[in-house]
Amino acid sequence: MQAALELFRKDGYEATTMRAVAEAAGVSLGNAYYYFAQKDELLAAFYHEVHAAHVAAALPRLQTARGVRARLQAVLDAKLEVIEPYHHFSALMFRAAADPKNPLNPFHPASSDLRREGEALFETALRGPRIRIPKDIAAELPGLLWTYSMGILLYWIHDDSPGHARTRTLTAHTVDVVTQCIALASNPFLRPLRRRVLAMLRDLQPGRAVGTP
Amino acid sequence: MQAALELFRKDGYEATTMRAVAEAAGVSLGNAYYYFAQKDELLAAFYHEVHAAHVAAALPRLQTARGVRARLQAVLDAKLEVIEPYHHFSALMFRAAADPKNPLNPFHPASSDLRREGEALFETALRGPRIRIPKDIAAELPGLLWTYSMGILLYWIHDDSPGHARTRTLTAHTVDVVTQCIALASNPFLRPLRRRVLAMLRDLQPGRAVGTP
DNA sequence: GTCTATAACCGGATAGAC
DNA sequence: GTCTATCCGGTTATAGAC
Repeated sequence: MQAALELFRKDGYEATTMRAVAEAAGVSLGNAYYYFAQKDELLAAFYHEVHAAHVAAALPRLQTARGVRARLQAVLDAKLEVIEPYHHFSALMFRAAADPKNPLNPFHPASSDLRREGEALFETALRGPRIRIPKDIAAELPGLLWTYSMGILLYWIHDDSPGHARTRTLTAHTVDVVTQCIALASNPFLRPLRRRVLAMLRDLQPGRAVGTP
Repeated sequence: MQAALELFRKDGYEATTMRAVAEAAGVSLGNAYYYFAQKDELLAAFYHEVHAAHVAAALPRLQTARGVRARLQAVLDAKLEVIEPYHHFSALMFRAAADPKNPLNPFHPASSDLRREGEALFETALRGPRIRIPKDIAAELPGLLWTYSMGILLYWIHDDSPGHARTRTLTAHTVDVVTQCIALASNPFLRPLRRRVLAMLRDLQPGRAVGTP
């Protein structure tokens, strides 16, 4: 796994062959497959490493950041900085991840722990002095924000502007929009809209049987 | 290409080998590669076929549907019905499509004509008797709705609920939400939010250089 | 039963002769 | 333009060592 991560970093995912990983690790090809049934499983280790780095980068910033806007920005900035060195091969990583049957897919049940940890980070971001989140959306918000961050990531993967400036533009703008939306959420004027959205989230709850009124 | 489309439909994308396509078409493997440098290029033909079927299914419904909500629903329903038979292999299709460097990616420049046609369909949907779209968002809306429809598609691909009921739930709910948002867009109360979103869309315009204030 | 290795298989892609 | 022969790399079958 160590050998694989190194090669991934150096040559990218597709360019790294299982044969090369096996050789670098000093085992035979067959033996490598004994421990990792698929190349993807080596990639999964990478996922976890990146997530750990993200948390490590985000928490100190959350110590000082005040207010929803700044704290969301902190979490997203941390993510983008952590993954920056891997842009050249994240695309390939994501190609695998786009397959619903692939456990690496962030929406796949096998990745649910990673997703939960991601949501937990947003929950932390939303918990701060002087921050008040309306009760009815508080439970849904971390999950929504995590999904939102996946959207940012998707944009980043496709972003070939210098220094990924477009993604930073997108992030700055959308963080602002999201913050305003949270602030507006409890406004009585928007009550019908909010109820609609909450009803939708309720109807689409993971465990819920479909078709129930 | 004819042979490939038939095999795709019958066996799915991954299960269809270039060798099988070549044989069905009565040419050698090498010859097949002479005409289609990559398997993906055969898939591109499928894309276009599906889009044509979508337009053909949507236009008659738009003849009778009145109001933003009904017309959006009509376009999305048509799409979901057209692609329904291909759910089992759309996943694999999407895996390829998720790679930014792959021309099949809907956000890739090579697919821009397909995207434009998709946006045109939403433009048609928004043009109807008694429908008034605020000027400032009218230009942006078709593009946003197309992106929204891609999101629905992404959900559908991951949706293994019976009959894809969850996707239909999601569609019904979000169409409602989108319709409400359009109606609210011109409300002076939401002016700051709307201006933010429009500024974002301006800053992220495809051709625009990044970093410009 | 746990682990390791060698020798295939399979299918996408390419080289080069004709 | 068309073919055959081959490469290449993910994956599997299988045989045996400890």
